[in-house]
Amino acid sequence: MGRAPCCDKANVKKGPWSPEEDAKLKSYIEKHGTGGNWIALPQKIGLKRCGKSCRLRWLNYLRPNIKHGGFSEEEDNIICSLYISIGSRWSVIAAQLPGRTDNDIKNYWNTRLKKKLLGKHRKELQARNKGNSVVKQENNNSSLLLQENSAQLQPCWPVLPLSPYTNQTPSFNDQDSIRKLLIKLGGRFSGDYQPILDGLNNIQFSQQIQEEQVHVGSSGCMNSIGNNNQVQFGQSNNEYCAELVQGQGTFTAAIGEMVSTNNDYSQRLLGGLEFFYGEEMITDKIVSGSSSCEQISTNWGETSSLMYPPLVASNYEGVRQEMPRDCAFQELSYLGAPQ
DNA sequence: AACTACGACAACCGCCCCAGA
DNA sequence: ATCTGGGGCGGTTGTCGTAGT
Repeated sequence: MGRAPCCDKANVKKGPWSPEEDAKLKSYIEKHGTGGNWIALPQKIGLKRCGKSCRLRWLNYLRPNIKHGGFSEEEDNIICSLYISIGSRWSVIAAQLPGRTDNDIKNYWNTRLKKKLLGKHRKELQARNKGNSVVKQENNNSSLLLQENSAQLQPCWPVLPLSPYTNQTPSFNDQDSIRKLLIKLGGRFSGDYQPILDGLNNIQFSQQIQEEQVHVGSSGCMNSIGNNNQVQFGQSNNEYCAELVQGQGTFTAAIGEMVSTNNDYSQRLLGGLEFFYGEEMITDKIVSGSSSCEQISTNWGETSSLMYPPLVASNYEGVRQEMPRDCAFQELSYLGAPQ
């Protein structure tokens, strides 16, 4: 039994808003506010619209001080670094960019930024492919070899383009918004969020900025996902998956279960990776029913000499949404909070 | 000129969270 | 403690304009 719809779908207008509707909504809200009830609002104004639709229209289009289009290079960088850090939490990202809406940023990412970075990343991937062919061969031959080699392998993160003209740190300086951000991300922590804040800033704005590129995650603030179940990103994927299968600890066990038993979870864990790995590869894995960790590991292994699975961004998001709240502290450790 | 493909953006859908009853 | 319903969010779809053939 599903829940009752928020409005009478049959008597509600859909599709693009007319200028008249915009004017009605705008003038009413400017005079009276929303009244704290979006559902009742359209009836008051005499609009045949769903309350949620009114809310969306107001927030994304009619609200004052909304900027549309014309994203700057700096905004690009902020969006990219936050996406890598926290995944597709558009509202959180939007909160860091005054005048931008989550919908706007989401569209911008999906239509432009993703492709822009993908193109850049693929070029670099090809370049690395040549340089790492020897190691790759070893990985294919033996998982043992892979484990031995993995200690020497440096994790290779997607290289984000950084604006060469600026050394300016993006605005993680608003203490209140940071606090809110962190509460949203993890829930449980005291006022001592400075280490996390440092971690967030360090993700991108380490000394590597001088090199005009950043290997996100290599700053060390996100190199673990659990207390005694640390998974260093320097580990090989086989090690990583082996640990998941062993399930030593609730957090890794939960992830292991997600990966090994549920295609939907697998999909979410892998979701977003197509951006880094190439859509074909990810799609193949999922469609071919390779729900076992082992098989995913094998496929990852094919590229593991080039990249380790970035268990950040959308991966993290997928896990976060499914794990119990008791794991919140582990989330924070994931973000670099003190153990 | 007509058609197609693609990109950009607006809007919808469905789920989850959470405050209040 | 449980239920209900509104708000918020992210993913997806729809629509329109434009470039290419």
